[in-house]
Amino acid sequence: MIVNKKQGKQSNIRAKSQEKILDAAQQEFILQSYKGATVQSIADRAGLPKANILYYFKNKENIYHAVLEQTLNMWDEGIGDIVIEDGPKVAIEKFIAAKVKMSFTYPSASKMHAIEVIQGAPHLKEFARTYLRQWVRTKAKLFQHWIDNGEMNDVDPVSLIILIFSSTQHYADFETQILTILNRAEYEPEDIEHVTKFLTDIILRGCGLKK
Amino acid sequence: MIVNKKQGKQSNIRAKSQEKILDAAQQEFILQSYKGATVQSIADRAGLPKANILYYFKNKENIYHAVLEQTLNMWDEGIGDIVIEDGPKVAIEKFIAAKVKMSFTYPSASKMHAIEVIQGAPHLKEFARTYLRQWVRTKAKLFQHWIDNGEMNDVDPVSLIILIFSSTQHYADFETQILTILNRAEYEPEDIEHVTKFLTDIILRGCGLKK
DNA sequence: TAGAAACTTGACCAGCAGGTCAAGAAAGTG
DNA sequence: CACTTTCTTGACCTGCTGGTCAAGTTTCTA
Repeated sequence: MIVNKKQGKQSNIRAKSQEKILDAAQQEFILQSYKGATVQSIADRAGLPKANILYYFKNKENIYHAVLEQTLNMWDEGIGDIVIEDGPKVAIEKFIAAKVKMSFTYPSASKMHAIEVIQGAPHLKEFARTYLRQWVRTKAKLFQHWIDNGEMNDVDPVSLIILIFSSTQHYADFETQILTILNRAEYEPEDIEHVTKFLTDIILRGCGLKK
Repeated sequence: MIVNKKQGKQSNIRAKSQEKILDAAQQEFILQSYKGATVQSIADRAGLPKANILYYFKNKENIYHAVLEQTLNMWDEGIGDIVIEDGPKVAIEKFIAAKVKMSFTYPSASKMHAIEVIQGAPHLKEFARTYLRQWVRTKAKLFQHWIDNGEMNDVDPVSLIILIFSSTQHYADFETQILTILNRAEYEPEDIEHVTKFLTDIILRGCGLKK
C-alpha cells in the first residue's frame, strides 16, 4: 500500500507530501508520459524541491507505480457492482451510470490507465490477466444467465461489457477532442446526465430491454 | 506533404528510407511516447545509423510531425463516406464497418492519435477544431434529417457519432487489454466480422432501425 | 566517364535528467 | 529539555540524448 503503516495518528507530514507528489506526478505522467515527466517537473508542480521528492519515493519508477496503484484502486471502487437480483435492465443502468460518473469525475485516472494500455500495458499485464479478466468473465456469466432465461436479447455478453467500457471511458480519455468538437471549454454537470441517458437508452434498446 | 516533390521517378532511395524510418518511428512513439522514443531507438528499429535518420529528417520533432500526418491521412481515407441517399440504416452500417475495419487493420494509426489526444492534443488541436468538428457537424445534420423525417428514433446525432467512434476505436487502442481479457494472442480475421455484426446490431436496434 | 548531387556514417559535443550525499533544521518523545 | 528520528535541500556526479560535422562512398546525369 501507499500509506506508510509505521505512522500512527502523528505526523501527517509524510501523508500530506506524498499526496501532493502523487497528484502532481499524475498530471505530469498524463501530459508528458513516463519519460517526458521529469522529477524536476513533478517537483515544480508539487511546489517542492526535487531532492524532497526523491526522499519520499526512492526513484521515478516508484512514483509511477504509486500513481498507477492509486488509479487502479479508484477504478475498483468506482466500478460499482451488479448482482443477479438486479436483472439485466437495472444491471446495465447501474453499470453505465457508474462508469460515466467516474469518467467525468476522475478523468485523470482513466487517462493514466489508457496511456498504459495503449503502450502495451507493461505495468498492467498482471492486473488485466488476473483481476480484470476474472471480473469480465464473472459479469459475462450474469448476462448469459439472463439471456438463457429469455430476459434479454441474445447478444455476446463480453462484447457488451467491452461496449460499455469503451463508450463511457471515451468521455474521459478523449475529453479534449470531444470538447473541441462540441466547441466547449469544459464539461458541465448536466453532461453526465445527458450522456448516461443517451447510452442507457441506446444500449438497453439494443439489448431488447426497451420497447 | 511527406514525399519530396523534387524527386521524379528516379531515386527511390529517399522514399524507401523515409518509409522505413516512419514505420519504425511510429512504433517507438507508441511504445515510448515522444520523449521516450530516442532517435537512436528509431534508428535501431529501422536498421539505420542514427546520423542517417537525422539526414532525412532534420530533427525528432519533424519525424513526429511526419508520422502524425501519415496517421491523419490514413484516418481520412479509411473513414469512408455516408450520403443522404444511404438512409440511416445503410449509413450506420457503412460507418461502423469502415471504422472497425480500420481499427483492426491499422491499429497503430489509431493508437498514435489516441496518445496525442489523451495528452491534450498539442499537435492536433487545429485538426480537431477545423476538420474534425466540421466532419461531425455535417454527418450529424444527415442523421438529424433522417430523424426529422421519421426514419429513425430521436437520438442525439452527435452522441451517436461519438458512440460509433469510441466503440470501434477501442478495439485498436485497447488491443492489448482486450486480447488479455479474451486470453488470446492476437486478433483473427473473423473478429472483424464478429465485432462489426455485434456493434451494428446493437446500435441499429438502439436507433429503432431493427425490429 | 567525369564531375555533381545525393547519401552514409563514426566521432564528437553541450545540455539535461536521474539519482546521491551530507549538513543542517524541525518535529517527536521520554 | 536532551537526544532521536524525520524531514529539507543545495551541490554535485554520471550517463544519455538530440543534434552537428566533415570525410568518404554511391548514384545520377550530361
